[in-house]
Amino acid sequence: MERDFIKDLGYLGFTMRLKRLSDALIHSGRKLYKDLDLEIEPNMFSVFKLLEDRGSTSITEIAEAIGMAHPSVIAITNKMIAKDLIYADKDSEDSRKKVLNLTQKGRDKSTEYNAIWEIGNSAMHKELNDLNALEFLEQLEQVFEKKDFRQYLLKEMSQDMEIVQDNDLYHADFYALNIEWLKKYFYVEDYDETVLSNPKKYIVDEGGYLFYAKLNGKVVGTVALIQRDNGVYELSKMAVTDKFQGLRIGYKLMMACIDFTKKHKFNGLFLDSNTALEPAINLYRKVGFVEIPVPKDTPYERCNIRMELPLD
Amino acid sequence: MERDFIKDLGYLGFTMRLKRLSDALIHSGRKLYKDLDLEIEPNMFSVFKLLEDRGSTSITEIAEAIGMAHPSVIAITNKMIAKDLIYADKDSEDSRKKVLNLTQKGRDKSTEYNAIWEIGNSAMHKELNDLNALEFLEQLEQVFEKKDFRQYLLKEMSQDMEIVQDNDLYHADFYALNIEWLKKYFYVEDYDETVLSNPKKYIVDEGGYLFYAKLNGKVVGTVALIQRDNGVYELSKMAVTDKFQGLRIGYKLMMACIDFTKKHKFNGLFLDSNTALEPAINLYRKVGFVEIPVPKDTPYERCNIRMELPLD
DNA sequence: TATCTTTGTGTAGTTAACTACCTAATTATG
DNA sequence: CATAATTAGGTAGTTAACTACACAAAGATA
Repeated sequence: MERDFIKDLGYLGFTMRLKRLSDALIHSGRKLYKDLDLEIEPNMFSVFKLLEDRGSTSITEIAEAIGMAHPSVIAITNKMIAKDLIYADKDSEDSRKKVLNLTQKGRDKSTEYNAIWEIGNSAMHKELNDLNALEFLEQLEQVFEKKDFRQYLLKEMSQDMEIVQDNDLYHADFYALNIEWLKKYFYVEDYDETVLSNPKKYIVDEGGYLFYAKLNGKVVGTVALIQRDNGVYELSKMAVTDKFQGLRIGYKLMMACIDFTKKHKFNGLFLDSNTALEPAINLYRKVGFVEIPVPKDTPYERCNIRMELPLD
Repeated sequence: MERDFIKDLGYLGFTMRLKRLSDALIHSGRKLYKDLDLEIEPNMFSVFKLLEDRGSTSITEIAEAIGMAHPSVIAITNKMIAKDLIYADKDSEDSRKKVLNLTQKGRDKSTEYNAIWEIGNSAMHKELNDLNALEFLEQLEQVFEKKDFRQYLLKEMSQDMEIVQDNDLYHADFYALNIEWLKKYFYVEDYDETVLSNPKKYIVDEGGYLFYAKLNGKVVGTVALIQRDNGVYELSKMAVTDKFQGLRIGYKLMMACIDFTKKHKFNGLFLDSNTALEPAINLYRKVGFVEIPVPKDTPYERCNIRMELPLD
């Protein structure tokens, strides 16, 4: 038997090994059930135990209790209904709801199954108790689930996020991110389409600047400084992909613009926004913007608040 | 958030929780790759690392090294070939073999991917090192893989295995198990079909006895004592399902027959077998049977050895 | 009270592992 | 040296989870 390569990968192989182990366990469980001609599959176990314990339970309640997506529960319970182990009733109060219960056959089988499960339980106990396996698993779950490991990784990665000012590259990303943002919060006005399709003409050539947030080489946010009056700039076209929340991409873009404004000694910096976008407004306030009166002549319908950055 | 039902199940829920955790990790990994537009999927990771490390490797070598079934590896590597991350060459010495290697693009991507993986590695390290997670996983793997948990469970269950003598029930199992056994080791002779189809006429009514091994209510082995001369019995029709190896089912059936023979003070007990069935012959010797000459008139072609149990 | 939002269930499509079986090439054996 | 057994790669079918979306009922809100 060859050396196990995955083990040599250390923590990088951890996930794979966990999957391999759990797959193997589920597999051997299924094989055992099949060999013993028990008409049950490993994934039915939780549902069985839950209904034994609680009686009438709906599909989403089951999904919630056993920590699965509800379509998975539907698949499992449909099989169990087909095998006459459980039956479904309409809920008397909520006609959308199905409540599931063990049938008589299900309760009878329960005795048989519990005998096997009890043997499994005591075997696991005997082998795993010295390892404090349950306690360990609990801690693992906390590390990965509660802390949201994906988010955690992203935050680590975001330390390498860079804000770049570039007027020539990434125009396609500029368009895509802004349209995505507009579609999500408002709708695309004609003037948006015009400007976003041709940032060179409408922003750069008018003395403006384009900024991008880049994560791992990928553009994940944009903002533009657009010259309005001589030396007075509007901070606009702020758009951040919604795939990466919590990385403070917006904040970093703002700060880059403010630094740029100060460094180039612009005469003023303001922005137009909408009071419905509370998190954004809060961010603007946080970095120093203060509310000023809205003029009548803004080109966008969606703006109902104007803020400006007091410059020393 | 409701109390987690699976956790209340203790060791019974261990497998489910392990699966849930590993599924969640793989899922969030895939999502992260997708969000970052990396054209890689979680299961490609091991293959990537292996080829980076070793260069030219064949499909079965990969499967062996990362602990997966070879069709899974084929699926993964086909996707990687389609993405031009690896390429396949015929082995120069063995024309059945394909050797896989990273392409130039694959090597280039490797840099990019390793940056992410390194962040993952250090994040995992930071979170898991205090838990001694790798060490723990190693121990878990040993408990479940090396010890073959299914086998372990079966052995626990086999303590409840019972050998029953019954001439009326289970004739269908008697037929099925013996035919299964014959098809596996020899072929079904006409006389087998005759006897097995009607054990009442050919065994019971001739003064014989049928024995069954029952595990968890299911018949998993048979044997018969068939009266030949007056009070002299042949031990025959020994058949054990090949689903449950290592439970000493054959041994227990043998011992039940021997006890029965002694209790009823039979005049003799012998059996016919074939020297090719070494494990069986060894078992017969172990419980006390000794070889005697083979007569010319046995009804079965497959027998080339006769053994008898010396009775006090 | 009319409309919007949330909730409960269901379907379709994706991903990923497995076993069982197949063919062809290589190696072992009588 | 012919034939049998093993090995390498591949296909088909099974199981099981997920997300995304659809639709209807119930609840919230203007």
